[in-house]
Amino acid sequence: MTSSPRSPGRPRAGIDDEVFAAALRTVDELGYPGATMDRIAAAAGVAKTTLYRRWPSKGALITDCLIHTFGPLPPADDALIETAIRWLAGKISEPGVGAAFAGVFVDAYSDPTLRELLSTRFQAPYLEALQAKLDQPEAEILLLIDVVAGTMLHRMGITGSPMAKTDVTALTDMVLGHFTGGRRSRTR
Amino acid sequence: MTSSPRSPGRPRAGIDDEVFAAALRTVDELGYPGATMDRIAAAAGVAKTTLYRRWPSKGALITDCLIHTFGPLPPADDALIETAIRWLAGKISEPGVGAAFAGVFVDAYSDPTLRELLSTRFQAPYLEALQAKLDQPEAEILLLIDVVAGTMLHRMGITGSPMAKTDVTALTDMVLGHFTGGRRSRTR
DNA sequence: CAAGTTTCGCTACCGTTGGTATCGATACCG
DNA sequence: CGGTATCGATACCAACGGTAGCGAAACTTG
Repeated sequence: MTSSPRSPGRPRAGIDDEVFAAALRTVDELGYPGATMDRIAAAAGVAKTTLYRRWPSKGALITDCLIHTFGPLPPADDALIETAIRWLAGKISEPGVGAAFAGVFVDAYSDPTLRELLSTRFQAPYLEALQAKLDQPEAEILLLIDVVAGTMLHRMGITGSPMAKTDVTALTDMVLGHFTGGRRSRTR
Repeated sequence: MTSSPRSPGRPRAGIDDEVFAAALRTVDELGYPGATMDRIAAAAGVAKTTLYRRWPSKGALITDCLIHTFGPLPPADDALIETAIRWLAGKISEPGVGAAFAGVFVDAYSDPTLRELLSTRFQAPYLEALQAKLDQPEAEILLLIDVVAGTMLHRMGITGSPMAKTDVTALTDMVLGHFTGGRRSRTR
């Protein structure tokens, strides 16, 4: 009684994966503004109205897409911060991901609803995971996230392409220097 | 003969200051997407066609507005990086500036023309100024800019309000730790 | 003063986009 | 079978960035 096994009516078709893939493909080809809801729908072989039946806005769709694409933080026994930074850099480099990330971020800049979604559904899990494993106050973890994500997005916005490995290393170095009390963690 | 003292025809009215102020006011009130060219024109007491006669696009107008608002890097005899970071944090906190900054940045994400403008006219002068005073390779200066601006914009995008002083201090600490070889510059 | 030239404000207009409404058809439950 | 909810399709709307064309205004030059 706690959960009805199924509700009446036609069941929803399992199209989420297809839609997410189509969204990333379209964003990669045409950029975030060019990735129209019409075009995403067409690329996914789905009607636009179906998209709006499931996601309240384009931003919400892309946010869901990002959540699905990024998935959980990879496990790291030892060098958590290094691992997380390189993981994020790798994800952002995947086709469409960086542009989608930046685009939804910009949308959220002036849409409180979307900002809430982005903060609660996308960022919060990573915040909690980091907080659980890193013995640091919340403010420091939030700064860590701002620095890492902000830097990569800024770089991609200015240059149009993701960060080079060298710079990712430098960024890692800089962050680690702060979080390990000024000592370098190791020369790798 | 090198320069004609004045060309024939009706001279352009000196409305730039008024337009920039109106743009920031409007962005502050309604956000970047809400700051329509119609509304900016109305707020400045100017026709929309006049705006398009001077700036080729909304992004170009806002970019010019930012250049005008930020002005040159403040002089700093000693603690250049600290001064620059706090100066940037202060500017971004001014009403409308942060949102305008982020908005034009997002536009540039998918508009190569605007990206070029932003990179050449807005970022380049600061890059050169920093490079002249800081004995660092260009890649490091670029990273510095990405980290500082990216972090502040990311924070503002997620929370909706500019960075608190405490966090600016922490960010400064982190950046300085990297640029002074791991040593803190001083306890302030 | 009269041309000539450029900018002004104004209105009207266009294409695109996010998002909505409505429809018959379809797929499930009881 | 009836009820219900989703599907695709079409049509539609308001808003926005940007453009075209106009007569009026403000200059420079003759």
